Amino acid sequence: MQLAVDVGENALTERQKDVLDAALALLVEAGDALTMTSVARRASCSKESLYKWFGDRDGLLTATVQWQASKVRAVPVNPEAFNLASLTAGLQRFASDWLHVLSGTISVALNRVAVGHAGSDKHDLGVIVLENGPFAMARRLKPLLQLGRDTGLLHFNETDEAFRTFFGLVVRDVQIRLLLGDRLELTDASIDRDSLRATQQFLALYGAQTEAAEGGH
Amino acid sequence: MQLAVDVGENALTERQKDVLDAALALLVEAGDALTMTSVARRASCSKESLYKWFGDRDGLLTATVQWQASKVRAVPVNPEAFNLASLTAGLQRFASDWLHVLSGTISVALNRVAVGHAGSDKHDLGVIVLENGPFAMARRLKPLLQLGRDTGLLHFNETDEAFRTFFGLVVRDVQIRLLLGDRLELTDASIDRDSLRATQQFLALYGAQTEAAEGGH
DNA sequence: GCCGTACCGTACCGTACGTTACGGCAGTGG
DNA sequence: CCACTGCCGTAACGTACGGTACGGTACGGC
Repeated sequence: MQLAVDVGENALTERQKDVLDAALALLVEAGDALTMTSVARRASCSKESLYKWFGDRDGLLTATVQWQASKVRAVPVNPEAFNLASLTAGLQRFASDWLHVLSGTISVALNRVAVGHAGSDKHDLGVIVLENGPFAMARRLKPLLQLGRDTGLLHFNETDEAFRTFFGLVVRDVQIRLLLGDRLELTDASIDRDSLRATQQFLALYGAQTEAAEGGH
Repeated sequence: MQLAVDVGENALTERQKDVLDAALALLVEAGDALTMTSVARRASCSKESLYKWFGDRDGLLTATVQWQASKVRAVPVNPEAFNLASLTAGLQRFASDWLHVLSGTISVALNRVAVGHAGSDKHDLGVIVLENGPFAMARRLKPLLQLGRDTGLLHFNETDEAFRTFFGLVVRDVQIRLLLGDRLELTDASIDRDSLRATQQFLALYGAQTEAAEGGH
């Protein structure tokens, strides 16, 4: 028995993690056209092992998505010396991180297969991606928003509404266009610019100061 | 020879339109698991005819997406007696229409298959949906935005930036959550509410009056 | 009446791929 | 040395489905 990662139920050996990384790479290259044979060949393992470890193709895909999700861990926000500057910086950093993840090839590939599978009977992948995508983003951001409200820097009634507005201002049409195959290059510079713009717009809508920076320029 | 619709290259007989409607229904039910045999059976036509008319499976899917796109025609905006009230009404009506289309089962199904196909070699469906989705929305909305700017009601430099902000405020996380299979019921009442909120937020960001309605409450 | 055209229904073919089975090999405990 | 286990590599099986072929029917033109 080798070392296993402590993901509760999902105890993965190092070998299995390597296999899942190979599956991830193939998912990026070939999308849902990924075959069990191709995974076995890429990972230099036998198909027998694939079926023993993951049950069937869906099990492999599910494990792959969960494995990727387990790699992206949230960086918590520290509420020390909280003021408008740190709130702004937090929002901006958050938007930047999110746009970077969103536009990455792995995120695009995983969202594509999850969206595809959500159409058939197997909703598992969709639920997992939903849980580790928008919902995880909400769970991470809401404490910051509530801290902003508690300190009087932000005004809103429903935290969820404020979050979803921020989501819209940050993501806009970027994700759907990427998923549909639009060539949309996001450079670090443009992501920085968009994060700043989204943050300023959000503060203009929900900030306590009406003299907040004009959004959109 | 039956009557043909005047779509330039794509001359479709009534029979073929019926077939495409059947394919559309199956696409909603089964998603990409749709088979040529199922389409033939549902439309009471022979597979031979399917291949004669549409070439192959991809051709059938492409024709189906285009057929749906041809059914959704834009309602132009009339720039008579243009003022803040009509601008607001136009934006709000636009947001409402868009949310209704977006949350419809057909739109969800088509976006799902297009996203799935964008991952493989066949980018056609993605391009078509992109063209008839976000891009068409932009083409329809931009004249209204520019009219607003010309009349001094709106302030922005890049029309595209203004459009994308409006897109984000309207769509938010709704589309990606629907595509991923989230049960998200949009009632007429909630759509009306969201359209109003998005419009007010947009005017708060880009409107000439700083005393515009506070967004988000 | 006869032919050509268009189409339906169905049977058929080829292949790709998920899944299973088997032979061989390395490492480990006794 | 020998059994056992875990795994690789590959071959084999079954099936679903894209694509094709063919017989049968209706209809319009001559």
